[in-house]
Amino acid sequence: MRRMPGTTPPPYARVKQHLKDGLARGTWPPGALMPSEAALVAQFGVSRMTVNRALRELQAEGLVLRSQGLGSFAAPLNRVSSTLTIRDLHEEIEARGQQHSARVVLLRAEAAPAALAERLGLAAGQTVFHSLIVHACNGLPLQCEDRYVNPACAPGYLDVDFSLTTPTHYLLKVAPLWQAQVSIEAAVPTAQEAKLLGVSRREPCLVVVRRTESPGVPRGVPVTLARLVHPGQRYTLTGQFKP
Amino acid sequence: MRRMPGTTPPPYARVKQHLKDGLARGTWPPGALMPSEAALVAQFGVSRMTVNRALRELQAEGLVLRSQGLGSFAAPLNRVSSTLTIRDLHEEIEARGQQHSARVVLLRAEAAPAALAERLGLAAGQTVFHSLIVHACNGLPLQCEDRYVNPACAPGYLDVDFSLTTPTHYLLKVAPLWQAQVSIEAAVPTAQEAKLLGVSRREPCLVVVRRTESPGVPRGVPVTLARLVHPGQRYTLTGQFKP
DNA sequence: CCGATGCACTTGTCTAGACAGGTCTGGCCA
DNA sequence: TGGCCAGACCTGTCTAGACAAGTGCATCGG
Repeated sequence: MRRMPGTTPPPYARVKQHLKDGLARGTWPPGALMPSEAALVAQFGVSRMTVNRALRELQAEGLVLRSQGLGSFAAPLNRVSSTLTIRDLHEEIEARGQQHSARVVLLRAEAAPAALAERLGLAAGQTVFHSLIVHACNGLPLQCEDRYVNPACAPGYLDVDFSLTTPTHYLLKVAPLWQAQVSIEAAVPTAQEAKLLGVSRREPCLVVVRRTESPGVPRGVPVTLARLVHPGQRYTLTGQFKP
Repeated sequence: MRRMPGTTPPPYARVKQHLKDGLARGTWPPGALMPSEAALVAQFGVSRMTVNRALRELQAEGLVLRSQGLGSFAAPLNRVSSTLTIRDLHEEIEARGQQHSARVVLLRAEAAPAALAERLGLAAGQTVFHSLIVHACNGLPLQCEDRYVNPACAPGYLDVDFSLTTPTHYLLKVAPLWQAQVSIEAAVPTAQEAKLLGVSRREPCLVVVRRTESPGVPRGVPVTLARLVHPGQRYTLTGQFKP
């Protein structure tokens, strides 16, 4: 098993790469039956666990479908999908070595109007925490973050200095993230948002709505509801997809 | 190893769940050292391979960082990210049991203007294939797909009936997908797009630009360049994130 | 005092064999 | 002919032990 650094990859990786290559080259078109573990064991002269690991990882990556008693199949419909990662704006800016700044426009407790209370799983009129923060990169406003927080989940929310940390970070520390839903749409900003971002009311904006649930609260009840508005001309979400 | 259906999960899954629970509960705060494989072997009375699989999968899911000689650590909370899957519109509509229809507005070979030629890795003035298709769901236009294709990669592109299949599907069959880049922004449609989609020129739209590379062409040279325009009020991208 | 060395502990990987249980096929028997 | 059953073949999972190699600490020798 001795391997010089940077020369031979470990056996399971060689098997995996061999299968990956075949899939990319069309040796096994989508839906086709691929070699069985036993066949690969014979072909590569390794043990079954090694081959199994290669196949299991390919399955986890969505390239292969396996089913007991039948065999392994090349995944059909080569996944006409891309995955896009939405990162925290603060991180994204810092990662590029730029200057992130946040202006806290509003941070207070409010009585929740009926519609909002329902979405947060509270009774109408109960208090919710509300923050409105404008994030800027090198002084240029990039995001308007309008957020409602369930006070039961983050009692100290109002005392945090959000020019130093972001609500996302704080909430993650307080309530371990369990599940989040995201939706993205294009819309025009509200009058207030337009003003805060310094754009025209007609400027198309990317609106990301994020709804986060946590194990501390009942299923389906979000910890926080955030509306992130980005000026369309200044901000673009990007993603990559590799087979 | 006998297990009644739906009762006891396999050992590796029990170990994995135990660690996952601890991470969610804060037993090992971000960055903390987690139990070693040997410790888990002793605790659960299973073999090391079993524990190793649990930890390896947690690492693949980004919940755990492992390093040889040091140990396994709870992942720092960096992952403030959601993944979003962008599916083919045709699939998405059919999956919901609705009616997909496509109108081919344009399908022809053109001489590439300099800017486009460069982005496709061709010489200025070389022919490219150009298609413009409006996709509708139950008769309502949802997407305007403006696409340029490198003719070398898909010689038969002009002969395909795109009211029956989508360019994405056809291209995937012809050239196995290797890598794709996606960007999403908000913008107003062009005059033509507005007309085709039946919306106002001021309607904010979600614009997805997808750039696909394939092994058949040199690295960095795309097979196809697509601009997908969705009316903001009618179409929303959604995604989920689970730890 | 300082550097080198060895040891303990950790993860990374592989092996050979085993049993469980799903799926399909062909042959046997009524 | 029709139904049933035994194998063949597949993946799913586990075991016990092994060697490799990275890390950090304690100890020993100069």
